Amino acid sequence: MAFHARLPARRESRGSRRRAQVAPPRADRRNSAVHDAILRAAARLAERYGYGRATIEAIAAEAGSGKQTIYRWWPSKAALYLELYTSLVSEARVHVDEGAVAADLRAFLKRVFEIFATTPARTILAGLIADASHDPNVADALTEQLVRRRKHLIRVLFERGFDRGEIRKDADLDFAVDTVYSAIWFRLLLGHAPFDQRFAEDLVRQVLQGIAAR
Amino acid sequence: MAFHARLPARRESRGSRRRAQVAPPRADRRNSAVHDAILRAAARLAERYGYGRATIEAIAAEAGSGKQTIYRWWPSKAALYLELYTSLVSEARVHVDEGAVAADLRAFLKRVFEIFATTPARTILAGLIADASHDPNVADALTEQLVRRRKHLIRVLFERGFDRGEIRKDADLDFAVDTVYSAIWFRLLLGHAPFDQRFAEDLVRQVLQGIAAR
Amino acid sequence: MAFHARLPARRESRGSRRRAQVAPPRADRRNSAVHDAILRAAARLAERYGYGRATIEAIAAEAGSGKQTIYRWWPSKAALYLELYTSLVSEARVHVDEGAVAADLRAFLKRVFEIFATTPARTILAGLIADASHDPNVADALTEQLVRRRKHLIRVLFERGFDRGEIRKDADLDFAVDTVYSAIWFRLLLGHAPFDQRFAEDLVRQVLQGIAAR
Amino acid sequence: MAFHARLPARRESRGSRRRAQVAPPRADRRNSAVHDAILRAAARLAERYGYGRATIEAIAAEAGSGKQTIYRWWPSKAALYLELYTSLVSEARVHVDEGAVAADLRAFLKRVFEIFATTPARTILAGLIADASHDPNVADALTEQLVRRRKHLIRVLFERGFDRGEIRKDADLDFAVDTVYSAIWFRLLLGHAPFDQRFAEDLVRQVLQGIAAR
DNA sequence: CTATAACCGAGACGGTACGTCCGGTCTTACG
DNA sequence: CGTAAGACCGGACGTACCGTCTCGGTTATAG
Repeated sequence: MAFHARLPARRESRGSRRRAQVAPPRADRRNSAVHDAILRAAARLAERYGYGRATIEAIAAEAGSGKQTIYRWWPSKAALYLELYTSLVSEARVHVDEGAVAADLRAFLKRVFEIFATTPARTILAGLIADASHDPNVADALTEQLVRRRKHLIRVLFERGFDRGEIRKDADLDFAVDTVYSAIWFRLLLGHAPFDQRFAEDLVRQVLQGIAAR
Repeated sequence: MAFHARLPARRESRGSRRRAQVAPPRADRRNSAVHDAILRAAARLAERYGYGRATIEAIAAEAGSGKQTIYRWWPSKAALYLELYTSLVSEARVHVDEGAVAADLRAFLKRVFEIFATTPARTILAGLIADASHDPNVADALTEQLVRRRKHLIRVLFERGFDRGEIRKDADLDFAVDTVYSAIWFRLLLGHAPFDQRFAEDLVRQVLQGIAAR
Repeated sequence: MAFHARLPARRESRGSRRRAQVAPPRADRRNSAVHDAILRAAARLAERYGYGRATIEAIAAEAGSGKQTIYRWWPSKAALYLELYTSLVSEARVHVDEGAVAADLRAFLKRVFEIFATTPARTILAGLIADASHDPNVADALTEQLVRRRKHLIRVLFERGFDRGEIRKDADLDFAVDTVYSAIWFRLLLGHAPFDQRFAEDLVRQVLQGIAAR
Repeated sequence: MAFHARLPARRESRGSRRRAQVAPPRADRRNSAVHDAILRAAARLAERYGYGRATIEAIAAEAGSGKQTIYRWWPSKAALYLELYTSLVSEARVHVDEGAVAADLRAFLKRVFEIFATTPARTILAGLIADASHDPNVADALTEQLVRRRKHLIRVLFERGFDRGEIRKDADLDFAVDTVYSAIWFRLLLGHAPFDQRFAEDLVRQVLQGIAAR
C-alpha cells in the first residue's frame, strides 16, 4: 500500500509549480522491485547508522537507484520511513486470541519486543517523532497511522475480555490502553531500562489489577 | 551547573586528534553573558522553527556570537539543548507539598503542562530522543539527567504519601511512577491528544486508584 | 582546453579516501555556461581585490554558482586561476612576424604590456608563484604550462631571425630568451619600475646587441 | 633593527581607532629574546610549510608566545617576514672584492645560492611578492628594502670594475644590473631550472660579454 | 508493431549547514 | 606594563546532503 498518498507534499515546496497541476504518478507504472530495494536500503541504513544519518543520498546509493526515483514516490524522508515503519510493525497485528486478556497481552508484548529487537524500528520511531514536532504533515500521519490504529489493536483485545466478563463493568478501557501503549513507547524510546519478560509481566499484572473484575 | 561536562565529545569525531588529548576549556574563562545569550538564542530558534531546524549556524547568528564559541563550550548541539532543557524544566522541581498525594500530583502536572505550553521544551525533548537513538553519549546523558532525576521527583511525592498512610503497603511505587511519567511523555511527544486539566484529573484518579490505601 | 586535468588533486588531502578511488567528473557533463561564469567571476574578483583575497566562497557568490560546482571541476583555487591566466595570456600568442626580430620583439612586448595593463594577470601570476612555493602540483603546472610554452614563443621568434641571418651564428639563444622573459616578469611582479615603451626599447636594443650579427 | 617602522599599519584596518592615536610601542621596552624567538619560529614554519601556511597563530604557538605579542610589534605577517627576509639575505652583503668583476659576481652569486639553498628565503620572497600585489604598503616596502638596496650592491660591484677599466665606457650598467637581478629572481621564484654553478658561469659570461671593454 | 510516454540511473546544479582554522581584538592573571 | 594564554566575533575552508533539474537508455502501454 502506498502510504504516502496520505502524507501530502510539503506545503512550502518551492518547485511544485508543475507537480501541483499534473496528476500524481500512476502507481501502476511503479517498478516494485525498485520500490522494495529502496525500502530495504532505508532499513539497512537506519539499522547501521540511525534515522538521522540515513540520508536520501545514501539510501539511493545503497539501493542502487537514482535520488529522483525516491523523490518521485515519497514526498519526504519521513514519508518513506513511515511506510517502512508501518510495514515493520504490521507483523505485530497478529490477532492473538488465547482466550484470556493476560495471555493475549503477553503475546502482544512479546511480539512487539521481538520486532524492536530485530529491526531498526526504534530509531525510526524516534526520528519520526522528532520530525513530527516541526512538520504538521508528519505529525498528522503519525497520529493517524500509528497511534490511532495501533491503540485500536489493544482496545479490541480488552473488549474481548470485557465481553467474556474478565473486566470490571466500570473499568476505564481508554486509560488502560493508554497505560499499556505509553509504557511501551517510554521504554522503547528512552532505552533506559530493558524491555524484557519481567517488564511485560509487571505491566500486564498492574494494568489488569486496575480493571479486572472482582 | 555546567552540564555538558558530563556529555563527552562524540566518539566518531574525525578531527579530534589534537582536541582529544588536550584539556577541555576552563569554565572559569567563560563569558557568562555570551553563554546565556547562546542558550536564549537556542530557545528562540527551537520555539520558532523546531529542534531539527535550529542549526548551530543559526544559533550563533541569533546570539550574535561566533560558531566557534558554541563549539568551544558544548561538544554537540544535543549537549547544548540538554543544558537548555534541563534549565527549562528545572522550574518544575518546585517541591509541592499540599499534604495529599492527589493534590501534589495535580500541582506537579499543572506545572509541567505550563512549562511545555510556554517553552519549546516539547520539540527539544523530541529532538534529544531522536539524537539519543544514534548517539550513546546523548542517550546516557538523557537517561541520567532527565529520566532518573525527574522520576525521583514523583517518587518522593509518593513516598511522602506512603508515610502519611495514604498509600497501600504493598503498592508498587515504581510502576506508579513509571505510569505517570510515561503518560506525560506519550502525550507531550505525540501531541495526539490534549495535555489538559481533564487529562490530569484522569491520570491522578487512575493512578491513585491502583495504589491508594483501602 | 581543460587545463586542470593536468593539475592533480592535492596530495595532502584528508578526505580523499573515497574521491581518490573514483573517476574524475566527466567533462562532457559540464555546463559550459556555468564554467565560463565562474572564470569570469574569478577574473573580476582578482581585478578588484587581488588573488589572495579572491576566495572560492566569493567566486561562487559572484558567479551565482554553488561552491561545490567549483570544487567539482578544479582541484584547487590555483588550478582555477591557472586556467584563467592561460586563457588571458594566450592572446599574446599572436604569431607576430614583421620580418625583423626587433620589430617582432617590440610587437610581442607591446601585446604583453597591454594584457597586463588591462587584465588581472599580474596579481594572478604573483599568487600562482606564491602557491607554487608550497604546492608541487602547482609548481609543476606553472613550469610546464607557462614557462616552457611561453618561452618557446620567443625562441621561435629568434629562430626566424637566425634563419634570416639577423643573428650571430654562435649566439646563445637560450640566454637571450631567458633575459627577455625574466626581465618581463621582474618588472611585472615587482612593479618597481614602469613596464612602458621606453623599457621595451631598451630591452630590445640590449638583447639584440648581444646576439645580432656583425 | 625594527624594520616594520617603515611599513605603516594597513590602511583599511578596522580596529585601529585607538591604535592610530596613541604612541607606537616603545622599542626600548621590547623583550629581544621574545622578538628573536618569534622570528626563528617564523623561519622554521616557512621552511616546513611555506609562507602561505605559516599563520600568525602557528608562529605564536611555535614561538611559545601570545598572538598579541606578534601583533604588538609587527603590523602584519608581511612586515614580520620582510624583517626576517632582510636579515636572512643581509649576509650576502659581504663586500666581495676579488679584484675583478667576474670573480666578484661569481662570489656574489655563490653566496646568494647558498642562502636560498639553506634558508626559507625563496618561499618568503614568493609570499611577499604575492602580498605586495594587493597591499601597497608591502609593495612599497618591498621595492625600497629589497629591490633598490640590493640592486645597489651589484651596481657598486660593476662600478668598481668600471673604475678599473674592465668595462666599456658606454656600457649600460643599469641594464646589466637588472639582467643579473632579474635572472636570479626568475630562477629562484620559478624553480623551473637549477640555480647552480653552470647557471652562474653562463650568467656572468653573458652579462660581461655585453659590457666588457674591448 | 511501432512510437511515445513514463520510468529509471546517473549526476550536475544552487544552496544550506557542517565542524575547523585562522585573523585580528580584547581581557585576565602573572611577574 | 609586557607577556602567555586564550575567549571572542567574523569569515573562509572543503565536505555532505538537500531537492531540482537535465541527460540518455529502457520498458511497456496505446495507437
